[in-house]
Amino acid sequence: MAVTIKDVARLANVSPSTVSRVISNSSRISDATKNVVYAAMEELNYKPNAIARNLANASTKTLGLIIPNKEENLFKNPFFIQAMRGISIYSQKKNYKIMFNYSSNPEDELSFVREFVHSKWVDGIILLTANEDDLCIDYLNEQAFPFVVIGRPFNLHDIMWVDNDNFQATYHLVNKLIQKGCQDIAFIGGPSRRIFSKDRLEGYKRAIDLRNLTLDEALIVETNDFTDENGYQAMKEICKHKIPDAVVTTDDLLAFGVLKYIREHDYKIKVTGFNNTPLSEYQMPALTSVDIKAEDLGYNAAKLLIRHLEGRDSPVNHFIVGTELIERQSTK
Amino acid sequence: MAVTIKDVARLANVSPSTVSRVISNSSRISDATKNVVYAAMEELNYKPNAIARNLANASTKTLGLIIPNKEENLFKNPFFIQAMRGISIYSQKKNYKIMFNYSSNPEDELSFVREFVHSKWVDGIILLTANEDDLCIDYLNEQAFPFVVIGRPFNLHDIMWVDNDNFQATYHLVNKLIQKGCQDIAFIGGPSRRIFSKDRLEGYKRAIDLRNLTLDEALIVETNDFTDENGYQAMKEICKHKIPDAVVTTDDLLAFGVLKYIREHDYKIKVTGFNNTPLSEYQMPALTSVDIKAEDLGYNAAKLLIRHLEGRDSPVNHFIVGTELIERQSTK
DNA sequence: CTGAAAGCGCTTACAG
DNA sequence: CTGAAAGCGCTTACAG
Repeated sequence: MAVTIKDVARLANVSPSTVSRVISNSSRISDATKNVVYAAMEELNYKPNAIARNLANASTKTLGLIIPNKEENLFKNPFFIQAMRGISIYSQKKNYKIMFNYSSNPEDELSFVREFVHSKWVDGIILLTANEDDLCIDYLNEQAFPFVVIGRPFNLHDIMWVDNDNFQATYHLVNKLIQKGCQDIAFIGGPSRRIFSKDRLEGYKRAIDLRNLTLDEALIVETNDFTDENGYQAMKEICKHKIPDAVVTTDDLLAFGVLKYIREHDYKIKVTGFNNTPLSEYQMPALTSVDIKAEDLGYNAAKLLIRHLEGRDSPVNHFIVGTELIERQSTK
Repeated sequence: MAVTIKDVARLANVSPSTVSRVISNSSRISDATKNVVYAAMEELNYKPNAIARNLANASTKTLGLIIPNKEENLFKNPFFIQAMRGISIYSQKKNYKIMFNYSSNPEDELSFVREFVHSKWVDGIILLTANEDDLCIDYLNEQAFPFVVIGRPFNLHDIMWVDNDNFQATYHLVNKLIQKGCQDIAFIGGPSRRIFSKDRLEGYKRAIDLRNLTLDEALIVETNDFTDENGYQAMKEICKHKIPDAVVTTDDLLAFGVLKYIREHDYKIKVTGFNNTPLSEYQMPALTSVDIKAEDLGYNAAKLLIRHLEGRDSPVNHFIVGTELIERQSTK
C-alpha cells in the first residue's frame, strides 16, 4: 500500500491534522513541527493522494476541454493544438491539470460538458469555439458552472471570453490593400453561424466604405466550409463577374484554392489568408496571412478562468488578443 | 448542495449501499428495487460524484498523456494530434478520460510522469515517443506503473508498445524505387537516438543489399532535426558527391528541403517523405510520402493499456500498425 | 436480496 | 500551535 498521511503522522509523532496543515502550508504551525514533518515525509517518500484531496476540498484543480472533432481541418489548421498548448502552459504554472475530450458533433459536445459538470471532474471548462445558439454555453450558463469561451459568444450574458478583434483585423488588412492601389477587392468568407466570420466581413465592408469604394456584393462569397475546393469555386464565381485585383479570405485553406485558380489562369491578383497555418509559407506564391495567435488565445482563456476560480476576477470578463499580419509574396 | 447517494436512498426508501449497487449495476438486486432507485435518481437528477468513486475504488478511469513540446514540428506534423485523437476515441468507448501535459524538455517529462504516478491521478500512462535511455520508461518500469509506449522502445523489458514496422516501410519503398529503375538512391534520415530512425535506415540498407546494388555511404546522411533546412543542406552535400536518381527521407520536412534544392537545380530526381503531413500534397511536385497512421497508433496504444488495466491482457504486449505509401508526383 | 458499518485519504471547524 | 472527531460521497466485506 501507498504511504498515507497517517504513516507520516506516526513517524513524526504528530496527528494527521498537523501533517495535513503542513502540506497545505496552512495556519500557524511551528517551524519545529514543520521540519519534523518534512523529514518524515521525505523519509517515507510521501506524496499526497490527489483524489482524496479533491474529495475533501470539493475541487480538482482540473480544467475540462472539448475539442470539436468535426473540424475537417483539425490537422491542417494548427489552431486547436496551439490553443491547447497555451492553455496548458498557463495551467501548469498554476498547478491546474487538463482533461480533454474529442467530440464529433454538437450533441456529443453537450453531453461531454454535462458529464464534466455533474461528475465534479473539473472545476471549470474551456470551450474552444463559439457557435450561434451554442447549446454548451446555454447549459453552462444555466448551471452557473465556471467556463470561458475562445471566440466571442453571440450572446454575452455575463460570459468570460477571449478573442481576436476580427473586425479590426480585416479592416486593417483591406485598408492596406487599398493603400497598395487595389480597387476591386473580393471577399471569401465562412459560414455566418460563426461570429468571427461575421466580424471579418464587417471589417471588410467598413474599410471599403470608409475609403469611398463601392461595395460590390458580387465580389463577396460566403462559403460553408473552409476547404480549398470552396475557395477555388468561389473564386471562379467571382471572376465570372469581374476579375478583382485582390482577394481577402478568412481562412488559409480558402486562399489555397484561390491561389490555385489564379495560377491556372495566370492572373495577377493579391491574395490573403487567415490563421497563418504552416502550409501558407509553402504556397506558390507564399501566402500572406493573418496570424491569430492561437496560443495566446488559449493562454489568456486559461488565465481568465483560473483567476475566476481563485476568486480573483479581472475587472473585465474578456480579453482581446492582437493579430499580426504576416506579409509574404502573395501580396507583393 | 449537490444531491448525493443518501438523498436518493432516502427517497427510494432503501440504504445507500443499495443505491450504490444499483449504480454499479452490481450483484443481485431485485428488479423491483432497481426500478424504485432509478425513479428516485431520475426525480432528483442524481449524478454520481466521480471523485468519491475514484477514492473508494482506488481508480480514476483516467489515462495520462505527455506531449513532448520540444518537438519543433508539433504544428507542421500532425502526428501528435492524430495520435491523441486515436487515443481519445478508444478511451471514450471504454469510458476512460484523458489528462495531458505538455513538457518542454525531458526533465519536465519525467517530473510530470512522477506526478501522474504518485498523485494517483491516472490509472495508466501513454508515452507518445520512445527515446534511447528513456528516463520515463525506466521510472515507470521501476514503479511497476501501467503504461504503453508509442514507438518501439530500445529496451523491451516487458513493455507494452505500438509502432509501425519502420524497417519494412523503407524496405518496401526502396524496392519500389529500384523497380522503377533507380540505381543511385540516397537516404536522408534523423538522429539515431530515435529507434524509428535506425529502423528506417536498416530497411533502406537491406533493400539496397538484397538487390545487389552497392551501398554508397556517401549517399547516406543522418541529420539532427527534421527541418527543411537540414534536408536542403543534406541534399547539397550528397550532390557534391554524386547526383542520385532518388532520395528517400524519413520526414516530410526533410523532403521539402530536398525538393527545394532540386527545383533550384532543375534536377530530375524522385523524392519520398515520411508522415504524409498535409503539407506534402501541396508541394511542387506533390510529395510521395509514407503515411504512418498516427491515429491507429494512438487507438491501439489506448487499447493495449486499457485492456491491461481491466485485466484482459492481450496475448502479445505490442501491436504493429501498417503503413501506407501515398504516391504522388514526386516519384512519377 | 438488502442493510449497518467501516473504510478510501484527505481537510477543517471546534476545542483546548 | 496542536489534536480528536466528523465529514467529503462513494464502495464493499460481512452478516442476515
